[in-house]
Amino acid sequence: MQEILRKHIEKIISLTDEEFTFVWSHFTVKKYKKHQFLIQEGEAVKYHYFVLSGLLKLVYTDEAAKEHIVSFAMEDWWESDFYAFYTQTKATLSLECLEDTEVLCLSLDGYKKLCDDLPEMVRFFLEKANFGFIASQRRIISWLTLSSRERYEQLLKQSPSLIQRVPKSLLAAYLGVSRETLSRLSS
Amino acid sequence: MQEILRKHIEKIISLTDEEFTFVWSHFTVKKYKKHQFLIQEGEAVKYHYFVLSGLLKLVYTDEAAKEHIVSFAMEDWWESDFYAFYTQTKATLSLECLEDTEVLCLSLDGYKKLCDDLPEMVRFFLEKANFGFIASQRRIISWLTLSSRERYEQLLKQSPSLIQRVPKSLLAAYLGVSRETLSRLSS
DNA sequence: ACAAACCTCACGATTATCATGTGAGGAATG
DNA sequence: CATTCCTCACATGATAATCGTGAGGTTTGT
Repeated sequence: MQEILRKHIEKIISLTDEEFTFVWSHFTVKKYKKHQFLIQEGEAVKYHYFVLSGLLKLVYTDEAAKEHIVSFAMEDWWESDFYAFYTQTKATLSLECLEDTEVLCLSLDGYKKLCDDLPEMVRFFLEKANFGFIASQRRIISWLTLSSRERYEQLLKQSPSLIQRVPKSLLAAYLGVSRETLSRLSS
Repeated sequence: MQEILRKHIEKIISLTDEEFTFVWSHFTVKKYKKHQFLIQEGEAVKYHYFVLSGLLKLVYTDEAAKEHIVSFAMEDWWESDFYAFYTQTKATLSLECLEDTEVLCLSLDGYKKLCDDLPEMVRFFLEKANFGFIASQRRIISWLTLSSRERYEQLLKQSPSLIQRVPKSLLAAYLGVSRETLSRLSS
């Protein structure tokens, strides 16, 4: 389990054993069952999560109580309600398990301490933040430039393994179409 | 919805309109979906819950990851991880929805304020606490004096409506027997 | 030592829930 | 006016959950 995190980090930066022990000490491991929530709307967001195994959905529920999927998080993915986490305000999103899931939890204090005491970790988190930022922009661009069918096809290409694990109704909520429309687009 | 709380409280104490408005201002309403958790083991317990509609189970999970049902909470029921709530420590129990559920949430500060500013509410909460305490003792007595079959029969008499809404495997976990044994006791 | 009570594992049947595809009417948009 | 998509409804199939039962084993009380 430590190995997973170390491999993940060392894709980007190098760490000595001592440095990694320090990094590891800021994380706690937690297991959740399918349907359980890591984050609930209206609650404080204490952690930034790294997925060891399992699958999560980050959900925005609108005033009509309709669920929209902001993102999915599978293994090797970082997820949280980032706005609420960094500003220490209440969550506007919820993070729910689609499968039994095991995560590493990093608190804001832990995060800051890692950045203060290990400058290499700043580079690591920067890379992750940039990755997320770029992914968001590309998603916006695809929303602006592609039809629903094209966006679905793009998703199929980019995340074939995700498609296997997620009900089509959730994929539809992620793509911003109804599940009936997605069914029709798939033909 | 206010009406439900008012009726519930006025079974025990009288409140003027002004007093009730004050009481009501300390509650917030929340809706949860089936499978969602109000309390998760290891988390802070911020609220004492009053069930407006729906059904909850209060669960203790042992070291072998086996679930035991401490209690169920249906309409007109108060529930929480009381120890964790009053001591503001981390939950050792979890509170999960068996149905879509709507609750009123009362924080510890709100609870204290109600008691400080409205002595009648002390009497109300005392009555509730006594009720819960007595129910726990009767349960202990039934554990000490009755066979499993007899405890099941007693539950059938006391909570016929609950029995309809809860899977037998959960009733078994509440009674402290296996679901196979409960099946056999039912014959 | 033995009977009773219960657990656990396994299996099979049934029921409930979930997922999915499709039809049809309607709204919004270009 | 055509196209795209939504919503509601229905039907079907797959999956998950529930439940009863058999059998072997353990624990407990007498």
